[in-house]
Amino acid sequence: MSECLTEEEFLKNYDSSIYEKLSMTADILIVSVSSKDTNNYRKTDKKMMSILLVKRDDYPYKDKWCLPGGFLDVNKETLEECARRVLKRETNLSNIYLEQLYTFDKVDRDPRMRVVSTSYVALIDKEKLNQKVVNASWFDIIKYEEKNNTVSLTLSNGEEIIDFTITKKLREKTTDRYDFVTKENDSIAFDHDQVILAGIERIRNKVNYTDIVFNMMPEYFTLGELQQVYEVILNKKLLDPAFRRIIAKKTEKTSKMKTGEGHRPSYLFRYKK
Amino acid sequence: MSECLTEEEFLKNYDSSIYEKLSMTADILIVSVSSKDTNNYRKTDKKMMSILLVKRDDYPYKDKWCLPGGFLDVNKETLEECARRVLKRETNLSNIYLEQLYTFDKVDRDPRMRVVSTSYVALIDKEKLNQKVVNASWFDIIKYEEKNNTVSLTLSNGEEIIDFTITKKLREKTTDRYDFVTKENDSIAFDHDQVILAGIERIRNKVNYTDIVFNMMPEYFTLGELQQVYEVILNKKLLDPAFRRIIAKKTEKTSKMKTGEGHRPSYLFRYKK
DNA sequence: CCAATAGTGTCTGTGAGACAGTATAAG
DNA sequence: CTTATACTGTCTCACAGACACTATTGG
Repeated sequence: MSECLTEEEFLKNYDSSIYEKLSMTADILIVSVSSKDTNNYRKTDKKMMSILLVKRDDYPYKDKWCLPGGFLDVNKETLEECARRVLKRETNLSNIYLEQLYTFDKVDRDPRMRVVSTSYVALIDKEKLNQKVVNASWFDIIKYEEKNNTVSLTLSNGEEIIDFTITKKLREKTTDRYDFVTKENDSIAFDHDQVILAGIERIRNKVNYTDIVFNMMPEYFTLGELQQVYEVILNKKLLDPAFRRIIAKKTEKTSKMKTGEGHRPSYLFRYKK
Repeated sequence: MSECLTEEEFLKNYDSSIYEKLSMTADILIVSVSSKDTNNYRKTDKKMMSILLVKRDDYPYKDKWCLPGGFLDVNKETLEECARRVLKRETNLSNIYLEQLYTFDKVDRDPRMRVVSTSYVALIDKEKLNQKVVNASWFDIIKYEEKNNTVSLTLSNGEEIIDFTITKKLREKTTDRYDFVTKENDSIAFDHDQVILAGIERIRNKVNYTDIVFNMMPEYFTLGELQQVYEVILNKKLLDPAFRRIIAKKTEKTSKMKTGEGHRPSYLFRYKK
């Protein structure tokens, strides 16, 4: 290219077709917390993380489940705007917590053509859903097990059960970074099983040093409920006094109470920035 | 699309041109630590973070500095492979710590056409450089100042000084996430000023709960040197006893010593996984 | 009364922050 | 002897982990 063009001339003559091109998608892991009734009037509902999956009705991966997503409109929108557009379409929600997760780009991840996908994590409070999701289904994470760097996940939407297993392969030169390698996966399309795992790990890592949980909580909640959400994200039991000490700074007690649960009522709290 | 095709037929007939396409690049923030001699035989060298920048010799952003990067070869490589190819070209190094940072995708970030860039952070030990970098220059971070969510950075390669200022705009719905907005930047091309800041923040956040520093250290080092690297990354002084307590688990003392520094010699240590 | 959760008091151990002190090389 | 860094001892304070205890509801 000539050195003596002005910038304006240069841009006018620029032929953008000299570089090979590809398509991009934004895929969203929409995460929420759901409750399952225990058949005991005294016991509180069991809480689980749940994610929204869409059933594919076309090749490739026909009839498999995948994350909601869409192709990037190259001339108009950013990937985040694309993700918000999909979020609006699937849940009719806007103004939602959304964070970029990771860009997945294996050459053959989509058999049609080269597609690079930037994934996002959205956190929502399911109670805010003002419509039934169309053509999609909420899956609860009913099992999450990790041993020897191998993670097994089991999801259920009440009718269907989905299982997959991913091995975390340690990277050279580090002691704390992994590549994901899918070991078993019959039901999830593309590499979305890996996106799901990456998203869960992201949430788990951030839950202790940020306030992201409150994006999954209603305005008023009991400390017991909040603790359950932490426990389900961290996949372990917490001790009451320790939890209350830590959370005290982030919450404020209201005068409202939650009653009728078959045991001592509890105060409702609210998020305090 | 017809429902009665087999998957094979579907893929054969698939016309990938129905989606608009774009180009992608991988840009790398190559980070290292450099030492500057103090004019005092007793005092130890001053350590600084330094990054590798390339001078653009074409439009757009002619004569401005930018991160090493390259267009993705759509048919062959992943973004990380692309990044490693660039890394090899610029530094002749392979087998380097490399981690995906963030995907930058503002619609007008490249005036030629829509280009989405996935950025990577590479950490290297400058002593391992076996060749002079071509067409590129190491810039030391000689000033890093943050107040009121505004970060000012000053870089220098010995001849040229680069300044830029970025405001971190708090996101709705969170207390801990920011969008970067460039306030002043005359010398860095594209949005690479924001990539640099995001990279530095990533390293700073990870340095306390991972072992990434050792990627920037030679095999043998004194605890004083190691502490200086932590201090320069965290941009604050650390207390000796506390630092040594924490680092003890990650290092092992060797019988070697570093002498001739005008003061008490120190043992050389080595990374212990 | 029972079962279940709500909520608090307090002991203990760990570990970071802080400061003071000793050790040892080069010039 | 001075200067600068190397390295250690120890006190304090904050805070997480652990356990025990009291409170209060619906049935």
